Amino acid sequence: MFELPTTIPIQVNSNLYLKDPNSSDLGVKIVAKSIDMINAIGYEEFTIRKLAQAINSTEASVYRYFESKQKLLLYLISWYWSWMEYRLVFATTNISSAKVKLERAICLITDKIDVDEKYNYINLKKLNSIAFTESTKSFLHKEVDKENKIGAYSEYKNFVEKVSDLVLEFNPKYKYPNMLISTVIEGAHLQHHFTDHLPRLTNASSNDNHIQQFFTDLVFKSIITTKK
Amino acid sequence: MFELPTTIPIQVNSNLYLKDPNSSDLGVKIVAKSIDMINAIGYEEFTIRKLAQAINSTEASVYRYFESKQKLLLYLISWYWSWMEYRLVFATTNISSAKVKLERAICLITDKIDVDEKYNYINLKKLNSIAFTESTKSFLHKEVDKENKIGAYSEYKNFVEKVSDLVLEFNPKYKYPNMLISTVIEGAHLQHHFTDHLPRLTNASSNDNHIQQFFTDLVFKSIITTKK
DNA sequence: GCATTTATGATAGTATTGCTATTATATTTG
DNA sequence: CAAATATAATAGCAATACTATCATAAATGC
Repeated sequence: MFELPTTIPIQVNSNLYLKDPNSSDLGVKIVAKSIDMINAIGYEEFTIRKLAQAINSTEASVYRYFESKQKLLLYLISWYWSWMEYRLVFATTNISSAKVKLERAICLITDKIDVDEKYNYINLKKLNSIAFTESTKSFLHKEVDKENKIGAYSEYKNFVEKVSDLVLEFNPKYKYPNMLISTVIEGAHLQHHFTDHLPRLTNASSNDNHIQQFFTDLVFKSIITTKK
Repeated sequence: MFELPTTIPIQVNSNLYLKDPNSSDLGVKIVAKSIDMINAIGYEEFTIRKLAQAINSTEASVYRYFESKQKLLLYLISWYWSWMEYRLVFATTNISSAKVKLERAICLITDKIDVDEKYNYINLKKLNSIAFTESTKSFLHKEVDKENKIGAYSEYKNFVEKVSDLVLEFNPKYKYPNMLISTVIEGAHLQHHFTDHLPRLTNASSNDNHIQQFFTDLVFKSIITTKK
């Protein structure tokens, strides 16, 4: 894969934290360990108390960085999309073909990370896994409008917008670029989950790359210009 | 829409309840009121205590019907898919064209119910709304395998299978019918949510039927046989 | 019509959760 | 070396999911 220069920081909307976790050891531990734990036990079972114990700190200290468990999740997901946007730029610069750029974007979206790489202290494989299974929980609830107002989903929306632009570059007349890309993103996440747990809902297995093939096929067949 | 004979019961896997809610007044009240409440305040804010108070009963009594809040949700979602399968049969019987059958199935999947109709005591509009926003919560957690074992998702899988069969009837060589249909189902749910709350992720608005059009277009372009 | 089963209500309780408040103690900074 | 800041320690609160116990009402069988 790509070697990202780890000096360039991934930006996350500052409304999602009370105190920047990058600014201290404790902040770093909170983020790193929460990724470990959410990945291991899932968002529902994950608690701030368990997190605090795991890093030899206290609940009160964690709450000085993140005002709620939900905000911590939003922070992680936002970080993920910010990083994905970064990867997208790397995967598409200096490439002229709109088709190739879009193909690469779809791979980025649909492939699970299977190497245990890190970006600074962030375990990317685990964060990727969290994004796949927990990200819908960041917007499928009654607080979505309130959180949207403070910009909690901007990184996600920016990413969708950028890939949608690639769709329009390929076919400027296609009517539903954003729907298509958000469908591919959320669909790919779910298909991975189904492959692991509800295989009757898929036609993929964990040792092929049918999910990537399916969505690539889906996108290009949808946006290709056909003469009538 | 169709007039369904309300005498034919919708079957739900009996592992999802301790005591059949159809067998008593209290059971009926539990199910009817939980649909009202989950629709109104969302699954997270919904509690068994609030439900019990709303129907002038007690928590302990509710727990005699459903062993957990999660099982109650699974019951509602299963009921929904059982009902959807029923609607699918009605929408496709006596129709010979595979294309028309599939078109009708996609409408069934992608359209939100906007008439306040009931099936016995079940408010279908509200249940439909719950299925759209809460159903991923029934399988996106660490207990999914355990619940799958007791058949919690059979109605969902059966429905997907039936629509996938229509895909294969249209094009027997298409490789990913189940992935396509589960993607359309979950994708349509999300697109409706995005339309209402995160419109930058869509190209639809609440007063058009772009979601239906988008997914119909997506499906047929994906499965159409083209000569090379 | 009476005994017995069954369904519900009333009440209480447990462990855990998300989150807050207060105070003490380190550590950094000026 | 004083003052500001960050963290830990401890306690607590209201709410949650869920359980246990017992009393009472209603339905059922004979």
